Amino acid sequence: MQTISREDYLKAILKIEEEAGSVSNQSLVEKLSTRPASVTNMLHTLANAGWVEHEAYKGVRLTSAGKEIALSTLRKHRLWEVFLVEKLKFSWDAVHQWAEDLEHVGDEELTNRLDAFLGHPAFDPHGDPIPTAHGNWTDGRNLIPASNALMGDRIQLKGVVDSGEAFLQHLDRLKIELGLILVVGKCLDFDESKTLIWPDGSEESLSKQTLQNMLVEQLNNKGKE
Amino acid sequence: MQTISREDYLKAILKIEEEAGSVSNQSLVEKLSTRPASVTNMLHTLANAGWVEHEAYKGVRLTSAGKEIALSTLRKHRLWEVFLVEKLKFSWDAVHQWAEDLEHVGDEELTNRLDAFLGHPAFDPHGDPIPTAHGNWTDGRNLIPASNALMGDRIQLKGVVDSGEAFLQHLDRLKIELGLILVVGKCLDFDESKTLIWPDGSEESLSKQTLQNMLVEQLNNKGKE
DNA sequence: AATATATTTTAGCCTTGACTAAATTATGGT
DNA sequence: ACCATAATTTAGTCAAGGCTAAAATATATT
Repeated sequence: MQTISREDYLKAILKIEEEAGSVSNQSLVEKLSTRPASVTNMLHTLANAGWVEHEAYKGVRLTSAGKEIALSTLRKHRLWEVFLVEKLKFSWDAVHQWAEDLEHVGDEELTNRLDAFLGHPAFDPHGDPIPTAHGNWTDGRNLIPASNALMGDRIQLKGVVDSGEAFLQHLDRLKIELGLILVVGKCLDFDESKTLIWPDGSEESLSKQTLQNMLVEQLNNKGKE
Repeated sequence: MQTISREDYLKAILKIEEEAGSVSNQSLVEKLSTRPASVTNMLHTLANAGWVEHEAYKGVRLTSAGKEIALSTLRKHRLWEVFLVEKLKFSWDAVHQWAEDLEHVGDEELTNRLDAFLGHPAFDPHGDPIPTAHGNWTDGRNLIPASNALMGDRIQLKGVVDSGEAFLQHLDRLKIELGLILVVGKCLDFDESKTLIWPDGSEESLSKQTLQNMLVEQLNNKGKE
């Protein structure tokens, strides 16, 4: 039985609130790969602790106490991911599981020392913003999916929507990493894939699916929508 | 209920085997601050897994598989302690509890990367030797308790017998840390305390208890027994 | 050798988080 | 409004690791 902690649930609820607005039991089942009854059980526990408000059959919402714990856990998770990549030289597709364990270690002081040691990073290895010690995590950037970029745009990869191992390894195989600057070439209408031009002038065609998962910054206005 | 893992039990058995030769149920109760029935329970679990040999009412011994796990856990624990002190700047009396949690995170690869990142340290912040990746931990040093040093000896603190918070903080208050070189002055017979001379020439008298817990290297032979 | 004391084990129960199966409540199509 | 389907909750279990109280075994003293 691989057990999912209260913090993991709070983190998942936070993410689903951001992504979808409302949090169904089902959405937690999917995000945490568990069973409906387990979710209901845990929601009772969390509601009991005052971390969520839960009305039967209606869904769940974080209280401010719950949100604080969720953000703090997310902060720890992302700081440890930075540690694993920057200091221990793991690749960005290998760090999630260990960070999942490390996030449960230590208190605020340890987290703050880790933060200082890492130089107060603002983003984790997948480009996700790291909440500050006081729960701020408004991401000042204005990223768009690469699928929205238009022909002629210069774009720089700043994040990914899907940070699962499979997708990250797909990017690795394409030699795509955070910071890479590309130019949008031809857009092939029928399947919405695009030709991208590498810094060395070579070209590659990426599928719509891949483009939707790449969060980029537009470096010029040529193709602004 | 703060739960003690199978690895914690194996580590404790290893340490007691070293210190006392044989491992009684009672010795585990004391080392792990738990209850006799919990120990018996866990010994069944460990024997079942093939990590110890346990005969009712007779005591327990690590198998080679058990010893391997114990050493690997000890290695992780001590490497994380080095990380916490060297990189996150915790004091040596504050790291034990977090290392206790961190040692359960990660696999051999993570441990080896951590080891490399830390520069393959041979000793932890308390002077205890760190087992190598292949389970070697024969401590080449020849340390003696400071209580055995004689008048005129130059001694250097290289380890502690008791690495509990209270004792370490006691040393902190005396401004005693690993590496400090002292000279043994007068030995006060009736309670076996000794006067020690600091590098700056000042003197301080330490109790027998404190001296027994300080593991030192003799830097000359003046007082060799 | 017999009894007193200390140690260890057994028996039975608790807690957390998980699971399956069955019952309940919502929702969508007609 | 009614029925089919989907989502959620309830009820009943399980596995780890912990606990207390009582029974069993060892050890020590006379």
